[in-house]
Amino acid sequence: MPQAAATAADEIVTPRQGEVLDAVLALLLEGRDGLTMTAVARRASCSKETLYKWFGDRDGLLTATVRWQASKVRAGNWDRQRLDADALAESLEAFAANWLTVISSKTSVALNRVAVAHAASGRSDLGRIVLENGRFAIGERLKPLLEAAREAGLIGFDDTETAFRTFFGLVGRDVQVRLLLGDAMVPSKAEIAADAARATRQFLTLFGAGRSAPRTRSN
Amino acid sequence: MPQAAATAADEIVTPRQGEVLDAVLALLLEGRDGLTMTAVARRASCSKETLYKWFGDRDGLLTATVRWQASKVRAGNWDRQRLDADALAESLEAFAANWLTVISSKTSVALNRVAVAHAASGRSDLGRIVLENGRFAIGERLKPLLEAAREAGLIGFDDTETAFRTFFGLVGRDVQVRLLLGDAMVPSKAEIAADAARATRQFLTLFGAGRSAPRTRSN
DNA sequence: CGATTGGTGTACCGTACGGTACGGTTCGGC
DNA sequence: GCCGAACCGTACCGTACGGTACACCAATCG
Repeated sequence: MPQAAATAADEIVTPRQGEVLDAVLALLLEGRDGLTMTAVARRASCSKETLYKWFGDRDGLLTATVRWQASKVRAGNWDRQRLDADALAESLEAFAANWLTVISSKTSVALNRVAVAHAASGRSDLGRIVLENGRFAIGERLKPLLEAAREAGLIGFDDTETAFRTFFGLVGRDVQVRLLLGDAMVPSKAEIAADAARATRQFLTLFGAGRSAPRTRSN
Repeated sequence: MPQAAATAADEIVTPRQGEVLDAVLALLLEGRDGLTMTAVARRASCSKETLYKWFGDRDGLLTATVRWQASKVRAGNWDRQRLDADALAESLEAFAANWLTVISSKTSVALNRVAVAHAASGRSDLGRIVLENGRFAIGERLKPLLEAAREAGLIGFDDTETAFRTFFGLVGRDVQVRLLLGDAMVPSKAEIAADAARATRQFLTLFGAGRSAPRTRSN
């Protein structure tokens, strides 16, 4: 057994380990790729030996960090009761705004960059883990809403996944790629709200049943 | 003058230099981050000293490679004459299909990954260059079409940029991020064609003037 | 033919970083 | 008060890689 450390899914993170992972996050969004094991150890006031004991190796530490961050941002479920057109639009907007806020956060950008770099070098599942806790997680959380709305006759579509992906595209557009590539286009709270509203309007225009939302023009 | 090599925008690439840059590309989409200066030199059958003489340093080589690749894929301008609804849809579909083909190519993915990793470590403009030759370049090439279509009364919008970004979102959706993160979801030619058609339909539904395209359902 | 230029191949240097070893300290249990 | 476990700090090792120096070769030009 080389290292059966914190790479499994069932591990529990002790408070002290949480501190270490927070140090990784801090170091990470400090940018400048100063993310060396030595730097982490110093920042977290722990020894490298402990790092290796707890997390196995550098990849293990990164993986644990991604999971740690993911465990902190579970958010954005919807109400469940009384789903009318207004409640649907509201929920969609909330989802969109939440998603935009997450992907434009420095933490998300930094973590995604690490995962992308990791995916480039082939080994390990960091990319998959980020995907599962990001893109796919929000998909799974949004789909019930979409399907409930379809049950309620508010929107129409054949394939939930396809509908979701359209919504995803309308919300995110070019934001994530631009941020990953270093474009400093972090949207303000107001812009996020406006974009969430626009994306929702457009989505309802495309998929709305019955009285279609007023044809949206431009933004 | 430390190195006035191939980092400027006005440099011309000699055939031999092109061979070297092709070697970089080959090595790049071979993945496994084997992209070391020594590997490039060996692959291109040239000396490291020549590499440094021509491209300054590793970043210069990468930058030149990105530009080199960009210079090879300029594509997808539109017809210009007789713009009716059908021609517009056709042009939009062509743009979309071309764009999807590009971003799902192994080369694009590899190059974008390098640029993202680069953007993470702060220094240098690799990310900006990729952005300019990708996302922004296609924007500038599509906008004239959108505006001509507006002149012709075929579609309506206030802000060209916003309209383009919506189209961009409808076309790309989650594809690029998923590919960057290692998701093996490379679309087939048929899927690309279908997605381009869908995105175009949806875009025209949202922005089309006059006889709106038939309300699209699902894909 | 000799000299200059521009390139190849290889050996080399410095350093940064992942990973390990180890001495010293704190702390809980007996 | 002693023992062992856990952990900190630091020194250390090996290696990979960016960058440089140098010996050698081929071609071009006078």
